[in-house]
Amino acid sequence: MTVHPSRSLAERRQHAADGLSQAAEPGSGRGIPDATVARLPLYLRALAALAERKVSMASSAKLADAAGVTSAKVRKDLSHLGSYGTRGVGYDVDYLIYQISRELGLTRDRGVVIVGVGNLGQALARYGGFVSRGFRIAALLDTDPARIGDWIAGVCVSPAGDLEEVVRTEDVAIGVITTPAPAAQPVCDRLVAAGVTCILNFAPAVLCVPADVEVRKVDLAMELQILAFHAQRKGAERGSGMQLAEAVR
Amino acid sequence: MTVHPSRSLAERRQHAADGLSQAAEPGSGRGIPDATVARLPLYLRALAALAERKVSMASSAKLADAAGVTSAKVRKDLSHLGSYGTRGVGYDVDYLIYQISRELGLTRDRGVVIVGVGNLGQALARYGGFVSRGFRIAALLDTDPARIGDWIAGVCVSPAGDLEEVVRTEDVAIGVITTPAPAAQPVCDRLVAAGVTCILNFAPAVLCVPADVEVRKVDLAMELQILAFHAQRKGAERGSGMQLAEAVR
DNA sequence: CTGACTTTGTGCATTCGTTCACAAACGCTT
DNA sequence: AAGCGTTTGTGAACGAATGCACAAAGTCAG
Repeated sequence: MTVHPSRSLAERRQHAADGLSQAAEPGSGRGIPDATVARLPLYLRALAALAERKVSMASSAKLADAAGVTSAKVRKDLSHLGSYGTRGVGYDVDYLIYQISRELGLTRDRGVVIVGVGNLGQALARYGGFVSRGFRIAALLDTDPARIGDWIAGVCVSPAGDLEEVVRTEDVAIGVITTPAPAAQPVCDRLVAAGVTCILNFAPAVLCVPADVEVRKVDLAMELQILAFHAQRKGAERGSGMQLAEAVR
Repeated sequence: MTVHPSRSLAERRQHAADGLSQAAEPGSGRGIPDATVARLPLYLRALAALAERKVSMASSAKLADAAGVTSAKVRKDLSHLGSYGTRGVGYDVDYLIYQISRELGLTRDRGVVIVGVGNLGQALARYGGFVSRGFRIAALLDTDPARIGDWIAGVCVSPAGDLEEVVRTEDVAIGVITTPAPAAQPVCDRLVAAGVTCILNFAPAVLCVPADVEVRKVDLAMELQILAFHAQRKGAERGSGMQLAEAVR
């Protein structure tokens, strides 16, 4: 038996079919492509919907349909996590939920700090999807004295000066920026200096961060503009020959 | 009535107007890659910031810095729109703003309907970034009688039953879905049936649409989960040398 | 046990996107 | 007009992601 004694994190469950797979290093999660990581939450949502309907097993085709992707993509994506499927049968829904949750780090609750309690910040704070998925709002921060002291979704709005202390005491790993654009970079700098390594930026500004900090951005105006491009493209085709004009009934 | 109820939406985002292989026509801009289109709003924002600082010309390097991308990417992206730069000099800021705006279809104002006036819907309605970029909120729709009649950002909340009429009379091309997940697909079907060809979906649900309808999705919980993955990855490396065993090096 | 059937996991080809490197084009100076 | 420095536009190399096809591995019936 070629069992590695000091193997990667946690315990390695005995994946029965070890066979000849040596390069994959299942479960260690080292080389998961970004595109796959971005889809894991999608699968998680689809699996949760299946579990709600008391479905205990799901093939890649069924999962693909529920997630809106192709079955080949599902299989390749899941294969990066390890061999958690059974050939001829499919994937165990509950077990796969657990494995993906573990890979995403959702098994342990994570503190999130939201900086900027404007329209969007308030909406995010009240959005149930955060808390229900293991994210705890550690703090709501703002510079406006009129807002400080307000209670939103059971959390009190604190002055922005508390940022460093909150990050330290609450072990915050994720910062959400919902400030106006000019305040975004200074806030970002303070978050990074305080030890935050992952930032979700809703402000319409380009953030400059060290290489070891992960930034994801959501720009609502940008999304609309992209759609406007497609709307124009479709609209232009309407003038010439179209095969499906208003045939949708 | 839905067109393909059980149709797997495998190849939904695939056609990028490949009908005509020719893409050399600068003005028409038929074959612009999706990745480039997604960055055009980013360039637009960067250019607007430069224009505000009275910068009249900008090289690809300067633009790249302002947009947070590489200069090669800027040049290749802009080359898809046509030759709007001057060698040895750079790009004229105002002219480029006009060209990109035109390509994105922002020169003519576009009606947007927001369905679902909850936390997020309200925040979007009040978000200034929409109106300031040529998007007009044609209607706010909701099913909750308690919300109907409210005035948000100068727009009155109408009953969801008005959807078809609003889309028709206001020539709405873009629909924004901010309903709870279960209501998303029915709302989507009604939008599509009414003639909306572009949909921005904030509901945590997979939408099934005909091939000629463009859907973009923004899932806030999903973004946080992706960040959680990176947070865990970084955290594991820092805390102890569990992962990254000696095998890799 | 055998054989028919189902489904995973994965090598391979293809398509899509990014990066590199450089000739062509432009302004400016002489 | 000619030479010099700068910057664009683009072919080509490279890399990542997707789709395809099929062997391996499982279930199930008899």
